[in-house]
Amino acid sequence: MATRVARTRLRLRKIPRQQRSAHMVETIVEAAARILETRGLAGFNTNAVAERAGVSIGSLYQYFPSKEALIAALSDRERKRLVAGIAETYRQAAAPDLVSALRPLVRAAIRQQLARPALARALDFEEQRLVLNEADRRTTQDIAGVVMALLGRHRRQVAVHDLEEAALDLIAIARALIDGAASRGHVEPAGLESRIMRAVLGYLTGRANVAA
Amino acid sequence: MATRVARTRLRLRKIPRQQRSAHMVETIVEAAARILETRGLAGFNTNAVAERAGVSIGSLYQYFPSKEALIAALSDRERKRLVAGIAETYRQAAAPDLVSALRPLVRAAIRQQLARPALARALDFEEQRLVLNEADRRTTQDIAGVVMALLGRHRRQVAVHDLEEAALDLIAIARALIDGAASRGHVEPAGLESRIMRAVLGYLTGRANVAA
DNA sequence: ACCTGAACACCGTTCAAGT
DNA sequence: ACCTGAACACCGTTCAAGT
Repeated sequence: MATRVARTRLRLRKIPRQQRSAHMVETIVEAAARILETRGLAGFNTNAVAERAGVSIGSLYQYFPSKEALIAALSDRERKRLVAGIAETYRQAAAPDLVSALRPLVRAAIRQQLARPALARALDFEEQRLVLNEADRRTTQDIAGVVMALLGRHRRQVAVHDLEEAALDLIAIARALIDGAASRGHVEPAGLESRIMRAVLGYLTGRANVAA
Repeated sequence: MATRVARTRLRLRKIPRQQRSAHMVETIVEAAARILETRGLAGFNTNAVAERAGVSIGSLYQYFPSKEALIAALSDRERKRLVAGIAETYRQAAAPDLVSALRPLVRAAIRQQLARPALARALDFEEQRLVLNEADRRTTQDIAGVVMALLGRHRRQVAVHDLEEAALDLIAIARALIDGAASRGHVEPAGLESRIMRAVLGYLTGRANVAA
């Protein structure tokens, strides 16, 4: 039942050592981003990416062992930006209380996602299909780590026990609402931020009323 | 930027009139469900579905104009079950207050999604890729309609203005948390229900704290 | 009318030949 | 060493031939 994915199918075939080849990898990844944004997933094919990047299809496969590896690399790049933004935001925030600690993170996530919305949405779907590779999983864990640290710091204000589960759930909520807003074309960051904050705070502090 | 999808590419090519052909369509759709569940999206191809259903590939295409139409039909079937379950639950609920009105809906959604979890998750992704066809969109609107009715009835207890936006957001939250739990293999309905309820109630009743 | 499956087109991927 | 692109394999889809 588990979808098996050979690790190597998603990694770079070799690490580019020279500046020229590093640049080539970057060019291919950015070409992939452009194709994904302009033609969507249906129009995304390796030959188109190679052509857009101005390299032969063979050269593309010299670095990327599969189409999925190409998407994984693109996904890595975008997620690294997200993690960097969130970690940096967290470091800078004074964070006197839970609400003001969470809000900047929500904002950072919204900003990142809406910078290139079509790309972000397409990647969110694709990533789940790929049964994320190690690096992607690590990145999600990195973000979850920041959120867990934040929750730990404000532990007295939260009513949840499993901090990891909570962190993953909160990330899922934020992503779902951001993607939904983007897909409806209603992108009004302040309102979106408020809706995410309410759901997140409800999750963290609400009374469960578990009994039926 | 908008992905154009010809309506006809997602609909049945013709409505089966005889019992035999209706049965054939049903057999094909169930074969599609089985293939999707057992081999995943990567292993899902039309030839495999036709073979599993015991019909020729040509016969499959006599009813389904494309692979996407096949997924759309499967998606329709599952969503109709979901809508029926939710509408029925709503009709039966006494609903003295917001919390006890929402809880049965959350339960119905969890039950449906976890009945065939691999299928439900695969469909959630695919549906978004397809830029949902009319029927799918209508189905989502149907569920949103039920949720909006519920919110309208308890309007005094909710702090949101845009009931449609709220309904769509709440559905997105529930789906994200259910899919996440299923993908992690942590499926413990009572806990999941509580987490969804807290997020949903926070969204509906929480103070926004909109000012930065 | 409906069914069949060989055949076509497209795209992911490889590899022999070239530099 | 690295690049090229023709060629192969797989799969979505069609359509001429059969019943």
